[in-house]
Amino acid sequence: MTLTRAVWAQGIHGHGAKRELAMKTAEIREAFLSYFEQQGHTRVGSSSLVPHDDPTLLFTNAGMNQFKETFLGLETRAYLRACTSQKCVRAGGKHNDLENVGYTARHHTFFEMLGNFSFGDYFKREAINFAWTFLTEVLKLPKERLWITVHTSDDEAAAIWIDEIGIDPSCLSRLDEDNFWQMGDTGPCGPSSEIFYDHGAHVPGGPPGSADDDLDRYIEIWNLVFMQFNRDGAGELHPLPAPSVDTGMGLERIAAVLQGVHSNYEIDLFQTLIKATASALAVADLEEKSLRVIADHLRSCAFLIADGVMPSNEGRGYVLRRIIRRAVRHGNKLGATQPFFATLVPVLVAEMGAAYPDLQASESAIVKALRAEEDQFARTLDNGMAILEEALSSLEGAVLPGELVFRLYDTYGFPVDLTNDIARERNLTLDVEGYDEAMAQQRKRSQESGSFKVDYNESVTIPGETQFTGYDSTEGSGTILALLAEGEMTQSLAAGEQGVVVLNSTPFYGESGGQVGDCGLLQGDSSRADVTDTTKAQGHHFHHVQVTAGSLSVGDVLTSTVDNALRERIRLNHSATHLLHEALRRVLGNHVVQKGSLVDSERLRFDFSHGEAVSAAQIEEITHIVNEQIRGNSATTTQLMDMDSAVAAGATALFGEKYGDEVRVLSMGSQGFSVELCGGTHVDRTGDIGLLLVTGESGVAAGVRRIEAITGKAALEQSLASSQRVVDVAEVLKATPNAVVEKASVLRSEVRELEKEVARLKQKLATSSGGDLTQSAVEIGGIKVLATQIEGADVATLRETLDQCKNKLGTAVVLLAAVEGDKISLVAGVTKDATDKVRAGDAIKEFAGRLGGKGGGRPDMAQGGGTDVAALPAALAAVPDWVASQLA
RNA sequence: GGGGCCAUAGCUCAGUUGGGAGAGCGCAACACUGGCAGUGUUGAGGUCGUCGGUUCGAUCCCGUCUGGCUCCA
Repeated sequence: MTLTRAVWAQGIHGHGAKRELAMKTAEIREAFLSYFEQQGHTRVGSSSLVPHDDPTLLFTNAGMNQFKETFLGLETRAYLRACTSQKCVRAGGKHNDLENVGYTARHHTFFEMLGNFSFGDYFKREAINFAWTFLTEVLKLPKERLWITVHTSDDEAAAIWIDEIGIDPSCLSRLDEDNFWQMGDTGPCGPSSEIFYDHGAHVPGGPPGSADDDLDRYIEIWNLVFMQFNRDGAGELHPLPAPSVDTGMGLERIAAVLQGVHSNYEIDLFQTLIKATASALAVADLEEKSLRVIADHLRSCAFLIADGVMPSNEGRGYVLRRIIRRAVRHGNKLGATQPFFATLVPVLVAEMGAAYPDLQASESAIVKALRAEEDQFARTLDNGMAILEEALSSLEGAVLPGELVFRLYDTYGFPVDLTNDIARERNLTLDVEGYDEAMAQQRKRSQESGSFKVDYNESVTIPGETQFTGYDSTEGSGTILALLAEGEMTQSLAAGEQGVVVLNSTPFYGESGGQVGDCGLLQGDSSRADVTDTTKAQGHHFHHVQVTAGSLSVGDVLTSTVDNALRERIRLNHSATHLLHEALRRVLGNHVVQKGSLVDSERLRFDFSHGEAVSAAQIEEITHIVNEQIRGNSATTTQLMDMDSAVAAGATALFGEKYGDEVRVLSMGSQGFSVELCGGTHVDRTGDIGLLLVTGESGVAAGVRRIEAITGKAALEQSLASSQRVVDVAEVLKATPNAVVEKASVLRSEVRELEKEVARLKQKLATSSGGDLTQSAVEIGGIKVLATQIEGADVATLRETLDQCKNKLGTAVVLLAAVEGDKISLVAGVTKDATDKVRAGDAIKEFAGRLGGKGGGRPDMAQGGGTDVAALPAALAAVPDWVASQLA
């Protein structure tokens, strides 16, 4: 290892000194972006790790993610050339190599992807020239170390490389599948060209396309994708009118090459993190794999939290939780006894905060969230450990059952590798097969119940865009562009059928930004369809309809009418959501970020990041702030502007909303109280909302709270109804409405006093009557037998009395009964010194049976009941004889 | 979206053929001790998460809801 490292460290020019002079990771990032800016590219910020509007993608995993719609032609940008340094996360989902991270040279959960993009502007020639110039002139990589691959069909690219760049044909491979890229089974695709770096003959491995090309000598550093075809549903390729370019170069890889190191973990950025971790955990060996795991995971966790993901038990939050816990486990392996992970955050922020201001701004939130999760995990481990110890104490044999291992993991979150460590310490092994079997069943269950929501993005392609006219009007007309039935394109929909109508223009709002879609009516000359919902996909509004008369055909012109009353109520709720959001931020703090929202005609629901329950006092304050804004009755303004201006104006972007170049900025409340990007429909003046009333506050997931509220007429009615309830309560309590609380609390303490008094009296009654009752006991074979009825006693009193009787009688058998309505309660007691002859349980079974009931208990005390009140005197009279029979 | 587990005193938790609500810590009062600290005694504190069902009887069995933990997708 040491030898190999020395060889690697000789670096690209063959002498180790260069490593010291090599560009830092941050300098490479900046060099890339400024080079492409000079080539006419717009420097675009990294998009969030949480992809908006793409449910198929767990996390942003490539530079092109934020441009997907642009490549598909569904949206246009203000520029034709762009360059980015995109933060990416790969964990969970399809390519889940979480377990490899830290143990290989180039696997990461988080990485940065440098990319330059052309949207129908330049193509292969320029893309290749840019890449070559940047690598050889800006980064000064030696040309002879670079190896090129081109698709078998792509003579054009091969010719550019060989004839124009001057690549030696022997350093160029023509590959098939490795050099073809596609977004999905259909859609844009094309050949790619990759640039490899040759670490030199002293490293094992062959050039791309050879048998041992997966070894470390040739490392892919840059992938240039030439999007020139559109693949249709039948698999046919059609040339795109405006071919595009998408490239990607892993920042950590190129840094490793430039710094002359073998593993990405040896670049300056990672070394800083690793050293900080080693120092925090007092670990001397910097080669320790666990340090790499922690350094890698620190990056993904911090950036995910900065983008609003919080540890939880599902979806993205769950992936984050797993990464955090894996990091903490590795810390524990290195001997950590205290929470350490969160303490590393400042080091990361110092290293990367300049390039990612969001990270810097979220520092305290990241520390808080990581610390909380570390504490939670520690509790989980303690708990699991206790259960494991318990199971081990009664274990027979030397194998831990798979079922137990699985249950520890599944139910209590106790990591299997930890179970394994503990088992090994005690010379035990795990039943891995049984564990795998249980896990396979769990997977099967989950998959079988997966949802089957139709994803129109996958099944059909509709060109163009629907024009939305609904901000100004709730009526309009439009031509049918397409009809869908059961997810398939169709030419017509007949009366009685359900389907989807796509128009070229519509006033119907499509579900987005948490606001539900509009309902209403579509009418043709002789046709009519009810719109039950409107959704958005591919830039189009999908009207989900039930045809009620005539039939609809592609090309028909329809009159569209939105259900105005419904729309009006939705507007109130949606506008109130914006005021609520800002009020929450002012009262609870700026860490409040929208995590989801649902706005319909009945109510509004707003989910946001916040660590603890919102107190009643805080809710009151929030309600005041919102209603103050409503009473202010200021005009709502919407402005279209580009994204940069919007951010400059202080606009907050809403989660789940897709923004094009031109965004709609909504200002509401006095003096720009709330400024947000939003495409929804809103009130003209805040006063239209009338009133906002919070109806509930609850938790959705760890770190996420939910507030539900109502507005307008509904809020007023609710408010009136609760006032009326107070009046009603006051009447029942015989108090004035203003004094109900006081009255209720007085009554409650009175009830308490009375209950205590009753308990005292019962006790007294039991003591005195116990004494009286003992008079009537008869003696059978040396045992005093007492069987009697007590008026008005309950079960607790019977028991008390029973104890008193036993105390006073010495050796005794006692049976006491009380009648309430048509129900008889029985208790039986036998003093300890007689339980070997007579058992209380037997007595109860016998006499409860005679009274049409059942009962049971211990030998010295038993309870039961019956219903045959008439038979009670005879039953009690028979007790002495029964005792005699037991003694016989 | 689909499973599993949990909810008992202010806190940490015990509590099985369904039959009388407990421990430790903390709290209060009193006593001992020169002070601090401590020790001892006594006491307060519980609709056993919610609502419903089964049962003579439910903290316990069944179901609903709420909250928390956890795994899978």
